[in-house]
Amino acid sequence: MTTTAARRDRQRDLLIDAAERAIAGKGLAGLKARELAQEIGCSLGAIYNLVADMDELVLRVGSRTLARLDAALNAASPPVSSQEQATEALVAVALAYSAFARDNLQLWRVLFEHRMAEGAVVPDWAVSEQMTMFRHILQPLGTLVPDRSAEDRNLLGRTLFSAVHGVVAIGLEEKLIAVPRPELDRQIEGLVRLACRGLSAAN
Amino acid sequence: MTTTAARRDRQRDLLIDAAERAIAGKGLAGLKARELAQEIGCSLGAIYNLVADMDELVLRVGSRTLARLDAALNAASPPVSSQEQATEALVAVALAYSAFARDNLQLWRVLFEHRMAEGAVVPDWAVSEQMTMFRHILQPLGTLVPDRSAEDRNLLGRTLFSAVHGVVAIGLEEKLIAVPRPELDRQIEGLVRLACRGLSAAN
DNA sequence: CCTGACTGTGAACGTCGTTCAAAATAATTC
DNA sequence: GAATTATTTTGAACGACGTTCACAGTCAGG
Repeated sequence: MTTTAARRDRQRDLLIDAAERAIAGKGLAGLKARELAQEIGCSLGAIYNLVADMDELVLRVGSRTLARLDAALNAASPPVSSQEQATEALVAVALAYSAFARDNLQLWRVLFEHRMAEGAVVPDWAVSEQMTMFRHILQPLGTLVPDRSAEDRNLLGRTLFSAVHGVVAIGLEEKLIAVPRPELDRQIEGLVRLACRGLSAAN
Repeated sequence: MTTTAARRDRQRDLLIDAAERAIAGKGLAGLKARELAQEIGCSLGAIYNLVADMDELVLRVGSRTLARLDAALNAASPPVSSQEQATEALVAVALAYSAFARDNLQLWRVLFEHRMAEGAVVPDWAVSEQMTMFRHILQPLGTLVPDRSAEDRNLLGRTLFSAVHGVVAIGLEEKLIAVPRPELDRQIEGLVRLACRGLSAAN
């Protein structure tokens, strides 16, 4: 015997599945309420029993993407104990980030280019999820520059992430000339190594 | 006596003016064909005599934004002749980029987050305009690392730009906690100085 | 089997970009 | 300057979109 609540939860998952596929295949603009309804076999209006609006659906897909990204970065970053290992870990995380973005281009883009509807506010859970991403950077950074304050390291981690993110984002932007993957990876590795060398050389 | 062609050109400029104001004030999503028509005092359909579609209008606004950005970067980067001056120039350009992005937030965002309609291709003039931005980086880079190949310097310039762009983009993203301006500027300056130091120390 | 509270339905609403037949205007020709 | 042809302007109409809602259907508890 399945309660109606459980049924609804299961259909909500189906809905998010369908939305994920739609975005991955056709981008954020390819997400249509009517298509989703048809795909999961319910009426158009029933979607709004599973989800408040399309914004929530996009946020939920984003949540899944973040979880998978977190797993990918986790798999790429072993625990570190020396400065050399810290640098290698940061390089590995950066390259894993790049690989994930390339392999999940449309879903990854949604994380950054989606804007909430006029005046709507991003729910707390969505904001806090974003923070977990920095963990993979802050941990190696702790052994790379252990003498810096936690606040300094937070800012450093944020800057390092942003810099790598920028290289990936513009490298994968087809509006400019596309950069071949090995070239992109070399640039990322160079950037991270440069930063690590500069940071560990006490200054 | 005004020819009809000249009249049309003048109204096209009015249209782009109105579109620019709309985007600057309400973002890309606030750009409505009907509002523009009312603002420049013509019928809805007449817009399509001035512009093929909304995509072209957005591209034309982007073209203006790029021109103003180019001017802002120009004003910030004096000619350089020594390595120290090159570093200072790159820092100045990066900070000018950040300031421009902050002062023209919505217009600047459109440069990167706008996606053409399904299958439509970005016209050549729009692509080539993007390239001019790198000039302000490549020139100082030439005196900073004169021994590198032109191709190397192109890639370096692209990476440096992308890294700074990433820091600005994420720093100005209100989806995460906003970074106060002085903090952001310090991070950018630190990043650029770090890169310049690493680059000039022959490696 | 009845009743009251949910749940699914799809037509309808408002808004969007875009089109197009018709009306208005400009240009050309005699 | 009148007549004719070409061009431009117009705004209603179209199709697609997210969202809503009165109604119909379904299901739990008595």
